Amino acid sequence: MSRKLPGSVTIVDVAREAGVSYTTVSRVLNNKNNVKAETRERVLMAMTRLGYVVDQRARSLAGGHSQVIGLLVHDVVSTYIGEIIRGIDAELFSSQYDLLLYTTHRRKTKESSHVATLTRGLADGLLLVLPRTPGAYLETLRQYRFPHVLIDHRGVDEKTAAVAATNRQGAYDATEHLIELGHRRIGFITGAVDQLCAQDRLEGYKSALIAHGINFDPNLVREGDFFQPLGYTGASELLESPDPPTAIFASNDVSAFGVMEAIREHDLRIPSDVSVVGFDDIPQASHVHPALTTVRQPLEEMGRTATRMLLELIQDPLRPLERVELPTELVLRQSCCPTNS
Amino acid sequence: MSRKLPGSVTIVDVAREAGVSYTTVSRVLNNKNNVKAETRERVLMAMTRLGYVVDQRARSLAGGHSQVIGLLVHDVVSTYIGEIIRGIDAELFSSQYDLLLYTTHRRKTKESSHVATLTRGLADGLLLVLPRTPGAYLETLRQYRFPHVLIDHRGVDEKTAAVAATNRQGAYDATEHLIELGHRRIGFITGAVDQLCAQDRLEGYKSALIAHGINFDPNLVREGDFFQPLGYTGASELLESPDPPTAIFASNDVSAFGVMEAIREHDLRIPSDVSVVGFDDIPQASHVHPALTTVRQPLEEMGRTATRMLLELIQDPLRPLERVELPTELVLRQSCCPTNS
DNA sequence: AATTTCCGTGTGACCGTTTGCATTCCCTGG
DNA sequence: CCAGGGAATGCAAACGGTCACACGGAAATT
Repeated sequence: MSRKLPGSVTIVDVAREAGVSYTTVSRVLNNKNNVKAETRERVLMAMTRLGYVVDQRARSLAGGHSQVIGLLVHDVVSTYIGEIIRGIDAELFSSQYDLLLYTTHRRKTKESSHVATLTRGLADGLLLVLPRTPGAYLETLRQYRFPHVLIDHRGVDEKTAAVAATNRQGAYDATEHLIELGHRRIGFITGAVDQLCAQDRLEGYKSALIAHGINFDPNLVREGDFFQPLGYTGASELLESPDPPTAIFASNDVSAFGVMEAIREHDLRIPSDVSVVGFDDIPQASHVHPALTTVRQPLEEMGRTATRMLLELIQDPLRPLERVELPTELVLRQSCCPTNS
Repeated sequence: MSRKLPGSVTIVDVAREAGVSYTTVSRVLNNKNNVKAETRERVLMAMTRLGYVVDQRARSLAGGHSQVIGLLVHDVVSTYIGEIIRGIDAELFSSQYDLLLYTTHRRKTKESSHVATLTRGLADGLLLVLPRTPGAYLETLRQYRFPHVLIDHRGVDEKTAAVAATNRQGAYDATEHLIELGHRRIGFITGAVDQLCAQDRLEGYKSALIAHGINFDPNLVREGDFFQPLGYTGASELLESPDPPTAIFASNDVSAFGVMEAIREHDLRIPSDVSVVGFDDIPQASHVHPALTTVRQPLEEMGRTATRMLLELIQDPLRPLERVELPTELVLRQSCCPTNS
């Protein structure tokens, strides 16, 4: 039982040690049925004795599946992605899959080349968190029926599995809440307009206004990009306008933080002077002061659901493609109050 | 040029298309020298025509290196890890390496089994963000000289490459700052005590006190775990004690948020009644109100540096092992002020 | 008792590359 | 004119597994 060099204990070595053929070792490895209990035991012993560890590459090359799923995101930095990854990870924990993380850094070329590599054996399935319009590679994925699930994207049509949140309804609920508190002039900071979820939220805002007989005033809308600075400048502009809003609804929490900053800088108080609502409910939303009323997006659950769907799809690539919308939830905190007018 | 089934265009197909042997295709693929320019061109053409993509598994199996580095972390959830990953990712972006993400969920068994799989061909190197005392697998990694770098861990001895921050000095600076503001009774919320960095921070706190002739009072120290709830309860206890502190130094930002909560709940004001200092400088530290004075830890830079070191180590596993300490920096914001006594 | 069935195991081909070595061809110099 | 040398290319053996198939022998069927 001389221990060999690092990582070079192969099934052949195990086979020799156990006095069987290497096929039998492979059988034991894969829990195949046709192995006598006693033999299996002997092989298992030999494996531990030699410190054998399976080589995933070889197994993948020969067996066809890699036990890896790929995750394609723009960027790791945002808490938003972090929460999703957390869900994915939680779901993957029990399964035998590993996670290969790819960031595109917002470059289309990177996206497709990564997709190409991944589909070429490196991964058995793909999770995509790319909120903008996906590139041509999506068509490729479909054609080859390579298992993949879109996260936080309504998908382009019926032919793609996708998990999203009820963005429109969430924005509707938040806006309605403000209206019920007596607000009539409600400012809105958009998200990055090339993202579908941003458009959905704007629509939810609009339709809530209309449903309550309030005219939609484009002057109350400022374009944002889901980041804090544009939330700040957008809110500043709104507050300095001739007829400023009494509440501002930002398309995500981070830009809502910018809004809060702007309000404070204008020597106004939250919520007594201006109410604020965000979207996402990232952890720090409950940490800021006053705690932010926001639309909770079940990010972790989205990650979990997408992963479950993907694993099922890997098992049976021909199963029908689902398109799930997880419900958002309005979380009431301290950043809103009735109008004092 | 009939397109074959998904992912089954191999170098053999390319070779046939280009009218050369598959060895030549491999040579082109690996930019070997001995290929006539014209032939290379022909092969390249054939590759694009057929939509060839290299199979990383096969390449790895035959060639010996996988172009993947593994990252082992406890958990993805914290911003802390996110920042580190961001640095890793940034550094990896230009190189040809992919990132395999493993979470241990704080289970030792998971750690070592993951390490085993990874070292078994799946990855060429390993990045470890496991602040507690590492397990036996570390010894294995060393023995086999498998390239690896510890992040945010001083390493056990001279035999391991590691990147950390000047935790002790950072805590010293923060404490000194409070002392210079006139504070004499400074509360301290520890981190998870089984983590070296937590111990270092406590030491920095202690030695700053001593250096300034202030007695270390164990009653002013409360055990935390780097999470918000224990920061909250720890601070509550301190505030309710007979001789409460005028400042509280928390071992990380997240628990500092808990401290801030507690202070507010006791109807005290930050910083006029109690000053607060955190550690890490995660993004939200500047978002909370009042913005948190904290010790900035260069997390992203730590990720970058570790990655650079790892890549060098992969190139030359015999190079001397470095142990880098990146400087922390005290970031002054609004959560501290001079004592009014 | 002969034939079939099935269980447990071994044999060999293959997965898609890399790589050492052999081969071919052309060019150069003696 | 021929040996020698290098450049360009091909062949075949790995890499470490999986899997279809073959095979021997014991149990079950006829």
